[in-house]
Order: sequence, then C-alpha cells, then structure tokens
Amino acid sequence: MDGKEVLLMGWVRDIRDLGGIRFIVLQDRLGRIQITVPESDVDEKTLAKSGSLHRQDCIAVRGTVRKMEKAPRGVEIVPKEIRILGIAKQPLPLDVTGKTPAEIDVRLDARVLDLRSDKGQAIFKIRHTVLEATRSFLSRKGFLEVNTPKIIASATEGGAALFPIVYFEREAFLAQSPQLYKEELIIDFEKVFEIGPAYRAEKSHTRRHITEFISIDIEEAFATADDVMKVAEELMYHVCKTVHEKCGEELRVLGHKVDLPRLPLKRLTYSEVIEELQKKDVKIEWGEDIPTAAFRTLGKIHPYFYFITDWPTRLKPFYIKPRDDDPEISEGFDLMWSWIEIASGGTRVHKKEVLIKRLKEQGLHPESFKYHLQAFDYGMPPHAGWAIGLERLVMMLTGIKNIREVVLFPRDRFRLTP
RNA sequence: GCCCUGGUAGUAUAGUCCGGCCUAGUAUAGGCGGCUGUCGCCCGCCCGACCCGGGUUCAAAUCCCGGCCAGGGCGCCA
Repeated sequence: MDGKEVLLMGWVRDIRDLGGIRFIVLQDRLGRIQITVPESDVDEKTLAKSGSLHRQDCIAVRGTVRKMEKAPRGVEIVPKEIRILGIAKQPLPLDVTGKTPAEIDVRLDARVLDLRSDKGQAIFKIRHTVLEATRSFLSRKGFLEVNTPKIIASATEGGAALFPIVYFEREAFLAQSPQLYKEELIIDFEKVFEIGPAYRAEKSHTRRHITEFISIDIEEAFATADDVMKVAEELMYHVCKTVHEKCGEELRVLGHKVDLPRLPLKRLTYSEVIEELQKKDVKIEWGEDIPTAAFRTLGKIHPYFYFITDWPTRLKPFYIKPRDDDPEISEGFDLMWSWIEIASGGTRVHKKEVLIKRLKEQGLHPESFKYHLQAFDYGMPPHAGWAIGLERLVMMLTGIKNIREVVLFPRDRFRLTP
C-alpha cells in the first residue's frame, strides 16, 4: 500500500497540532487511521483546511499512504485534498474518546454522538452478533421467523400493564408479548420464532427495566418444557460461542470475558431454591414469589446460567400447564443468569376446556379470548415455548450494568426522547 | 405507588456536614498564540457554572420550606 493514493471518509476523532506537523485521527465504522499533515509537505490549501478541523467533523481525505513506523498502525496518510462534509458544533456535549466521563443521562441526551465511542461501537456490534447468531441457530433448527401485531385490541392477558393508544375512534394497546399469536401459529407452522418489540407500562425504575424491549420468542408444537429448555440452553451456548469467537476485539474494549456455559445447565426446582435460600436465612413460604433480594442471594450461589423449574402454578400465567400428577406445580421454568431472569417459558395448556378453567381461575374472562380460543378448535397440538429478553442477554455478554446502555434509544418511565 | 441520594462552566469534579477565608478551585473540552513525530503531546493566555422560587441571617453554593429535574433501590414485572 505504500505510496498508493486513497480516498477515506470518516469522522475526526482527535487532533494533535505540534506546529510544523499536525496529526488528525480519522475514525470510521471499521477503525482509525492517522492523517499526518507536515507543513513542508502539503499544499497551502490543504494545510489551511486541516487547521480548520474540529473533533467529530465529518471529512473526506484524498491522500497518499505512507509506511511509517512512528505512526500508530505503522502507516499514515499524507493528504492531498481535504473536504469537510459535515461540521460538528463546538464544544461537544460529551467527550467521545471517554477521557472525560459523562453521566448516562447526558450520554442518552446526545445519544448519536455517544454511540461513536469505542464502547458504544462494541456494544452494538455484539448486539448485532447475538441477533445474527440467534436467527441462524433457530432457522437451522427449523423454526420459521414470524411477525405478529404490536397493536392489539384488548388488555386481556392480565399481569403487566399495557400502554393504551388511540386507534382511530377506538382504544387499542401496545402488545406486551406475542404469546397468544405465537401459540396460535404453531397449528400452521409447528415451530415459530419472533424477534420483536414488547411494551410494558410498569413503573419500574431500575437498571434492568425499560418500557420497550426486544423479546426473542419461540413456540414449538409436539414439545414439552424439557424440549424447549434444551433449545434455550443450546442457543445460549451457541450465542456465547459466536460472540466469544467473533467479538474478541469488542470484548477487549469492554474489558469483559464471555465464558462458554457447560451443558446441560443446572436445573433447580422452585422447592430446591426455597431450601437453598432457607440455608442462607432467607425465608420464603412455598407458593410465595421470590423477591429481588432473595434472587440476589441466589445469584451468589449460582453465578452463571441455571434454570428454575416446577414453579407453583399460581405464580405462573394461565397458559402455563399444571403438572398432571400435581396441579399445584406447573411445567413453567425460568432461565436465570446469576440473579437476573433472562427467559421464562414452559409447557402450554393445549386443551381448550383446561385453558378456559385456568382463565377463570385467574379472574380473566374467556369471552375476551374468543379469537385465541378459536385456535384451539382446529387441532391444537401439545406445545411449549419461551421468551428471552434480548437486552438482558446482551448485558450479560457485554458486562454492561445498565440496560439502557445496550439499547440505541431506550425508553423508560421517564425517558421518551431522543 | 413507596424509599434513598443528588443537582456547581459543554463535560467531570472540589467546596455543602460545621454559613464569612469563594472575587467559587481543578481537570478536560472550546477560543487565541507558540512548538516538525504526536499517539491522554506539551507550554502560555482567554472564555465559561452554584437547577428554580420563597424563607432565616449582618452575611447563603452552604441552613430551612416548596417545586422541577436526574440517578438508584423496592414493589410491580404475561
């Protein structure tokens, strides 16, 4: 490449002006290169242009590649022409090089600039890799990718609060989950998956909650909880392995390591968890939900992936199947990572009369599930599935402690912009 | 919904407990000047801030009250 003329486009990351010589660090999506401007070796117009640049200006540089041991990558570009394509208003709201830190709130307000940082670039390359690995894994397993409506007619599912929206002259809601649709679709396609947004109008204010997140959902016909747990753990292994192999540089930037899980993952029953917590002086009555503090304790005992199975039926939604030998216990499970729940799923109820009974037990009205129940009239097979929170998985893979950092433009209780 | 913490230049911080020494310090960014091998370049000069409103006091960034905003936690989270 030495002596070759090249045309580069990118953003000015840093300028070091030594008087007779000026160094401009140019950054694009692939990396950085040093533009060296020696006073004695560059025409006047280009020299003047190089002197008028600011950090984060978008520029095009036509110049000559020069082999140079003293340059950061062993090569540098001596410009023949510099064109300013877009200027950056000074002073910038934050320091993209990360030398002067900025708080999360400041960073999110200037998100497009913030994302130019090494950390931002690394996080979203890893996120892309997770999505790519997930799609190829599930496709290879025979799952069909589907998209279900995010605008829904009624708030029938219970549980988490939905966001109401104005839909012409009616009220509608943003979907909190593709649960009902994906179950219906297995009577046509047997194995489906969806990667799409889910909305929760919860007033949670923590580092692991947002109101709009991406849910990775699967549903599989002729399958049980055990079958889909295998799919989940194999997917976790595949994703960790892919990120480990493809994102070495990104992980280095983040100072994070991804360990490959050993399969099969630990499977603890709800009762075993209660017992383990008892030993740590955390008392939970059988049938009670496990509070956050208890999960934190549990996460110390089990620092990586594990399943919690055999949850009390009353703690699970209506579509989770109670066990045939003990209806107090369900075939629902959660996939945990340390103290954080990253997935939940289970065998589903596939008999219409049982489903109607379960709906009533949970105080819901079967008549508002008319279209969902209709699917059970046309040969509903036994089935199972799960949903993984993409962002929580990405947090685990990047070591990022705040979920909003792994979302481009996060939405939470208080943030609706940018 | 509840609880805790905080709001000082573009950014990040010191000062707040215990009012006066604050004409508000420092770093970085920005502007100007100098410097031909930097890579967190260096050196000099300059610009730039006490969230808002009320109160206490001779005196408020500092204490009190209200508001707004933010961070975190709990609850909630099919």
